[in-house]
Amino acid sequence: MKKSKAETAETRRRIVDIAARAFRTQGIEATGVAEVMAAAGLTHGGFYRHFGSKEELVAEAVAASLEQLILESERWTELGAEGALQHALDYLSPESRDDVAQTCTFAAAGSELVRADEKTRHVASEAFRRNLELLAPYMSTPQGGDRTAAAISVLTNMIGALTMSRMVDDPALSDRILAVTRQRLTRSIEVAANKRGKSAAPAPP
Amino acid sequence: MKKSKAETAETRRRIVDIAARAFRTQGIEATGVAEVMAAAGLTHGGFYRHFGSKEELVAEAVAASLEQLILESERWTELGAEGALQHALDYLSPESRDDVAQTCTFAAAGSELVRADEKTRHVASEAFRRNLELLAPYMSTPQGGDRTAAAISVLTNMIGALTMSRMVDDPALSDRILAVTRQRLTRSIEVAANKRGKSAAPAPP
DNA sequence: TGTACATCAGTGAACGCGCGTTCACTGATGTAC
DNA sequence: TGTACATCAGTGAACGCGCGTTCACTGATGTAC
Repeated sequence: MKKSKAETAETRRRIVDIAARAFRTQGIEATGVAEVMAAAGLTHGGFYRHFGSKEELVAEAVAASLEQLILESERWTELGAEGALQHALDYLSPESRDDVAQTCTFAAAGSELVRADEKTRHVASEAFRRNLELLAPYMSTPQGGDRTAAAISVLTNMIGALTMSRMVDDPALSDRILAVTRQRLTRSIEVAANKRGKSAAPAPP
Repeated sequence: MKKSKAETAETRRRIVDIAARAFRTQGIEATGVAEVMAAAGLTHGGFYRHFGSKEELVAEAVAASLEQLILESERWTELGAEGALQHALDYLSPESRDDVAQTCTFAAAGSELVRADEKTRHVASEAFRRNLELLAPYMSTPQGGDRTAAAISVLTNMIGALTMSRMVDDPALSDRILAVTRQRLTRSIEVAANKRGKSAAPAPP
């Protein structure tokens, strides 16, 4: 039952996508190879025609997950500061909190990524750095202020807040965590256009 | 080989302590009952004389972990704003980052706690709330500002920053994440004494 | 205070189960002529 | 363009292993008299 090259590539992509979702929803450790393959409509034996090990799938799924996050960020930041702000506000919406499957792997699997293998951690690091670069130009800082530092502060806050809003069992406290963080974002992202010359902000379309 | 009540209680305490450390270091899923018992110098069979299930141990270990965190916070905040700030700065030190066994369960097991059972999540929620209460009085806010909101922002930022500083594989970026967050803390915690009447700050000893 | 007995903390073997991984096999695909 | 054959994606059974949990047993502790 050999499959065509196109089919093989498509199957591999499907496995990675399903794994990425499952890792965010159930955690990396808690998701089995057989489970992912079954969800892709395959038996588990075929897994090793596509990947050398589960760790290899983890690295690839985390990479795909985070690449998608970056693509989204890019799409929004092309719209300028308003886009960047809107994207960040969406990230911290109750809908985003409740839709673990769809959202940020840093928040959904943060403490597991800390213990992930070298390659996965490298992929995560570079994705984080890329997100910093995308966000930095829109940060509101005093003259001469360090926009990258401000972006680090905002991004780590977003990730921590989303994680805690999901952990907490009191819906009111959970909503409050998100609302407070959205408020801080609104103060941190410079929407009033071009008060200072921006170093690296792409022009709006 | 029945043991005295004192010995039994001491053994139980030892199991919980060892489990709490292991959960932070290796993760909750990745830590086995047999492993914890062996580390306590016991065989795994005896586990069920102390706990009904692994989940019960998880709830208790997370509770103990977070209770210790609160006790430490209380000890520091008794020293006033300077103490609160120092405690927070320690939390974000490179030493704290590198000593996963010793430190905050929110950061070490955050994404696993999101998926933990009802009881564990409740314990985590209450511990988070208690930490907010301890920190809020020392927050620097504009007149009439919401100190609890400020505390939410600072705490979620600390947890997110510690997690990301551990995930990232570039030591320079990791250090920078911590440094930036320490800087933000220094701005957020009101050390200059009693500029405004504080609502709930305990008097320094 | 001393004796007899029930309790129960801890042992160590065993349970079923699902994990990641391997492997002989199948048969459509891609390639060489 | 048609034929012959090597490739390899996917199947399904099997592997060893460690997981959480159970259980019959042991013997010191705590209790009742």
